[in-house]
Amino acid sequence: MKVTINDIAKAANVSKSTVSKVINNSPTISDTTKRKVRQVMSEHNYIPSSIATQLAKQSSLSIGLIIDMSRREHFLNQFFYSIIGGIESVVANFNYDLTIVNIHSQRDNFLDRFVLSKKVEGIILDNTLLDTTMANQLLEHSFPFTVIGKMDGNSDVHWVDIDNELGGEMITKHLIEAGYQRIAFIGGFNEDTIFSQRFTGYRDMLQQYDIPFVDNYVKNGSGTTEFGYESAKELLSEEVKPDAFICASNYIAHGVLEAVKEANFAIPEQIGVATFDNYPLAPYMNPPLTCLDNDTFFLGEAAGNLLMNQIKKHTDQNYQHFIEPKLIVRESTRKV
Amino acid sequence: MKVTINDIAKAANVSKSTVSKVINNSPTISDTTKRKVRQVMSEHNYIPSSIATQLAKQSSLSIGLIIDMSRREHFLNQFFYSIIGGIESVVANFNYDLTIVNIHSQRDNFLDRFVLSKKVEGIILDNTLLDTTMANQLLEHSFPFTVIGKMDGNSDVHWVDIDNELGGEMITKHLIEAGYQRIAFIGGFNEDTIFSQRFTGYRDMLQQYDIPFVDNYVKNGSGTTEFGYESAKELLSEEVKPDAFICASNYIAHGVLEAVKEANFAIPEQIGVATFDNYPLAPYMNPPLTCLDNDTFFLGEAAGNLLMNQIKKHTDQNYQHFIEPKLIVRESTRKV
DNA sequence: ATGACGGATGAAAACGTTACCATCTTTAGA
DNA sequence: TCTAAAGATGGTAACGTTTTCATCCGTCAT
Repeated sequence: MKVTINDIAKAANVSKSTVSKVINNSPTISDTTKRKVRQVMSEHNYIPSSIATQLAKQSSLSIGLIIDMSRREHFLNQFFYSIIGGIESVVANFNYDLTIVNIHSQRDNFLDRFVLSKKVEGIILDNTLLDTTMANQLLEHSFPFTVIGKMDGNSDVHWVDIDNELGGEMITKHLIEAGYQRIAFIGGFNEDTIFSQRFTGYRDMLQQYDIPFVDNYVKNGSGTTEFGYESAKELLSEEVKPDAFICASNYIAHGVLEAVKEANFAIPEQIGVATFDNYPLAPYMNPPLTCLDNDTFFLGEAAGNLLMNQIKKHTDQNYQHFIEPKLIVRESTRKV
Repeated sequence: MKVTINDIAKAANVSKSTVSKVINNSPTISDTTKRKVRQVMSEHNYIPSSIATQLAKQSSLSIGLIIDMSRREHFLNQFFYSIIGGIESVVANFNYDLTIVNIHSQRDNFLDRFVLSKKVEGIILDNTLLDTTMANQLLEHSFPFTVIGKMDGNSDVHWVDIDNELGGEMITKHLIEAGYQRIAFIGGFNEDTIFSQRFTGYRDMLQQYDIPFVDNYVKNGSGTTEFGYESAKELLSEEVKPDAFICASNYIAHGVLEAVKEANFAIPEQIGVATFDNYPLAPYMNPPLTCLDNDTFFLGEAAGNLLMNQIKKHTDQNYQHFIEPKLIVRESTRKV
C-alpha cells in the first residue's frame, strides 16, 4: 500500500542508505546512481515520510505561536495577520513551519503536550501569556522561546517590542512642532500597559518642550467612540480649549473627529487630531488621520529571528530590543 | 541527558510496554502499577516524545491551513483571525493542531514537502489557491482537504462558502422594503467572483420586485475610497438620482458617505447607504452603517468539521454548502 | 485436584527514516 | 607492481514510541 524507502531500495537495486543519501542529495553518491534512484522514486510516487525523518533527525522543523483567542482585545490578535506574516517569512527561510496554538483551548497541558514533547522546537508568545511559572519551566528545560512585548526583570528571556513610549514622544513632538500648543491625550491608558507607556512618552515630551502638563487635558476612560466623542465635546466647551488631540485608538479618534466637526472647528487649521495604530481606513478618513505606524510585520520578523537564532544556537548580541514606530503625517495635523 | 521511556521502565522496574500503557491510560494496567509508574515519570520529568508517538501511531495530529500572504486582498486574509479561530476551535476538540503554510514562500514543493509527506493529515485552502492539477493530485492520493469558497464542477471536493448571492439579495431586499426605489450598486465586481455573485443577487432581487434595472446605476471600477466618492458624486448630480447605494466594500462606502454628505443629502432620510462585510468601525460611522455580516468564525468551524470528518472517515451527508450571511441594519438605511 | 479463564505484564516487532562505520572498487603515485 | 588514498555503496544501529502476542499467575468452577 504505502511505499517506503525499502521499496525504493529494492526496486532500484541499492541499499536504503543509498536511497536516503539520494533524498538528501549527499555528494558521496555518484550521479548515475542518483539519476537511477530518482527515476525509481518518481515512478513509484514515493515521498519520504516527514514524521520518520523528524524522528531520525531529531527535529520537527516547526515552531509554535501561542495566542489566546478568547481575548479579542489582545495586542497579538489585533495585528495577527501581519505579525504572522513576519514570523512566517523568517522561519520559512529555515524550512520551518508555523503552528498556531490557542492556549485557551489547551490551558493546562499545552506545555507538556505541545512544547516539551517537542512537537515544536520553539515558541513565540505575548508577554501577557507568559507567567513566571511558565517562564521558569521553559528556561529550566532550556526550551527556546521569544516573547512579544517587553519583559521586565528577567534578563534571560528574549523579547522584542514596539517602543510605545517613544511613540508617545514622537506623536507629541510632531504636534508641538506643527505649532499646536495645548495638546490633549484621550485614552484608556490605565487599562493597558501599552497605553500607559504611550502616555509617559506624551508627558515627557511636553516637559522637554517646557509645555505645562494640564491635568484636565488627559481623559482616561474606556476606549470607545462614545468616550472619544464625549471627552472631546467636553474639552471643546471649556474656556481654554485644547488645540490638538492625541487619541489612544482609532475608535476614540472617530469620536473625537465627530465632536470637533460638530463644534465647527477646522481640522487641521484650528484643531489637530492624531491617533496611535495606523489602520487601513486612516488615509480615507476626513481628513486623513495622522497616525503612528507600528511595523508589525517587522515585529514578527524580529521575533522569528530571535527564536531561530536560539534554535540554531547562534548567539544573539541583542536579544531584548525595541522597534521604532513610524510617524505617518497626514492632513489631520498639517496646521501650516 | 534526555529521558526516554526506557529510563522510566528501568527506574520503575517494569517493561517499556507497561510504561507506554500507563501513558495511554490502558485499562489493563493495575492501579498500583499506574501509580508507581506515574510517580517515577514525574520524578524524572519525563514527557513522551511527540514525534516518536506520531511515528508509532502513524498520525501527526495536525492539519494545515494554506494561505497566500502575498495577496493582501485575499478573502481568507481579510477575515484571517476569525476563520482561524473557527478552525482551531474544532480541530482542538480532536486534539489536533493547526499549522499555517504560506504557499507563496513554498510554491513548488509544498505539496510534497508538507502535505504528501504527511506532516499534516489534511489541509484547508481557499478556492483561488487550488488549481485542477493540485486538486487531482490530492484526490489521487485521497488526501483529505476542504476548500473555502465554492467549487464548480467537481462533485468530489468538500467546500463551504458564504452565500454571496444570497447576501446581494438580502441587502437589496432590505433597501427595497425600507422604501428606497432607485438603488445603485458601487463596486469592483468584475475583479472578483465574490463581487459578481453579490451583483447577481442584487439584479435578481430588483427583478423579483419588478424594479427596473438601470445600467447607469451600476458602477464598476477599483475598490477604492476615491472610486466610491467619484461614483456617488457623479450619480448624485444626475437628473434622476439614486436614492440608495450598495457598496461593495467599506472603502467604497467611505467615499460614498463623503460624497453624499458633501452634496447635503440626509442619510438615511434622503439617501440610504449599505455595505458588504461588516467591520469593527461600521457601528461608529456617522451614521452607523448597515452591513452584511459574514459569520467567518462559523465558516472556519464548518471548514474544520468538513475536514475532520474526512480524516476520521465519518461520512458527511452535506459536504458542499453555503453559509447564510446576516443583515445588520443600522441607521444608514432606516428611512422610516 | 484440575482445567479454564481473566487479569497483569513483558518481549519483540513494527513505524520509516538517518548516520556511523565498514567494505569494496578504482585510481593515482612511486 | 604495489600501496595508499579517494570514491561509492551497504549493514546496522539508532531515533522513541505503540501494539500484538505470548506468558505468567492467581482464582474459580467442576
